[in-house]
Amino acid sequence: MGRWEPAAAERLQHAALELFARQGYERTTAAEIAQSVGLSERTFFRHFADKREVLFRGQDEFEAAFLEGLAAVPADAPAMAAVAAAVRAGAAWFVDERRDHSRLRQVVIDANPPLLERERHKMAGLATSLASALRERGVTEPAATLAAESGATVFGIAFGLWIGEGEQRSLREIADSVLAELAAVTGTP
Amino acid sequence: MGRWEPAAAERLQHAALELFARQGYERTTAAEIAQSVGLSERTFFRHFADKREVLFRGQDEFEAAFLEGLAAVPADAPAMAAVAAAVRAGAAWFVDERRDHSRLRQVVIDANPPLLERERHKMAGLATSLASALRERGVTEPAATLAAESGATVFGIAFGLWIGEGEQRSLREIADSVLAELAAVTGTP
DNA sequence: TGCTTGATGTCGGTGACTGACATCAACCGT
DNA sequence: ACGGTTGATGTCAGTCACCGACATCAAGCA
Repeated sequence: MGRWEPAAAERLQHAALELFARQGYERTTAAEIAQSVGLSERTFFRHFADKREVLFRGQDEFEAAFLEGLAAVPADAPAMAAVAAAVRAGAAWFVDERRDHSRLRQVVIDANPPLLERERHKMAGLATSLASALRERGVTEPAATLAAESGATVFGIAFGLWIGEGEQRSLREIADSVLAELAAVTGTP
Repeated sequence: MGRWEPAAAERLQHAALELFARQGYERTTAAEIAQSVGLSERTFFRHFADKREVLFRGQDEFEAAFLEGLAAVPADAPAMAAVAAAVRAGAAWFVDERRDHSRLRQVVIDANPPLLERERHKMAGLATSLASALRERGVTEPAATLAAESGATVFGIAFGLWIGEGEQRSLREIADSVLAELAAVTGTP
């Protein structure tokens, strides 16, 4: 095929996760990751804006699932119902085959503050996208942001449970139960 | 008094905000900030763990206001009522005299992705603290995290409105109205 | 056959951050 | 008053994240 091994970004991502898990995030240099797959440090930074980003490749894909889930809801549905559909669509993206990989990834992220910070940033970005999509559907502020942020929170909690040891339910099922709890908790002013 | 000018961290913070506002975050080096107040770059990093942190000094104070607000609520109050009290206490910390400073600070933060990322991280930390305090009050998961994150979201929205041009209400008043809207938006599953 | 393209390598530089060690005024006990 | 201690600071040298500029070269296309 090509002149180079294909899927450079993907190879870098896998190598990075393994190195981070084995010897720690701080003690792994970008140059080391790159060389472990036969590339130069400079090429690493052509694929990823910074060192943390290497663990967040594919995020857009899953954010797209969220937004498609939202788009599939009738335009006159209440904001929170639309968000719930988006959350369910996002949850469906994480099929059970991804669970082990997600677990390892989360262990690494949780152990490294810079990676945690980036993850929260991504979640916040997802909420921002959701809010923007809601506004295009005619939802006004601050309802759009409230609903969107709540959706992101619900997803985050459900994801954490899904990753947990011994959890058998699918992410989709867990998300549904957390959504129900949200209404119970915040519903009474 | 002392051998050195006092309040080094505070002087650094003010100088940093001014330099960031005037010439941009990226084009301002830590050494430049330090020298502008007669200190060395090394000393800058003794006061702040990293360059971004210089704009977030005092965060703990305001987080403490949140937690004190929560502690003042009777232990048998519903989770969301306790969170509402915490949000109001946090909001009360931002008296009107802080508004102009907050505005300038926010302009700088909003213009620089690394600062935005740090700010979200701080908000997430606040939510985590709140959730932890709720758990100590006997609130179970996932209700504790849902309530805490909702509180942080409400505060963030209210703060944004308070900063907005022409806004006359106090942060406290705005927070109350956003809290009411939260119940309306998320209350129906 | 020769031109263009795109992913990569090489090189040099800037700036964030750190560890080790030195400094020296203020303070404290005697 | 004196000597030891303390704590905020300076200096220096080093590592590593990240970037701009330029070179390379196989694949594809005219």
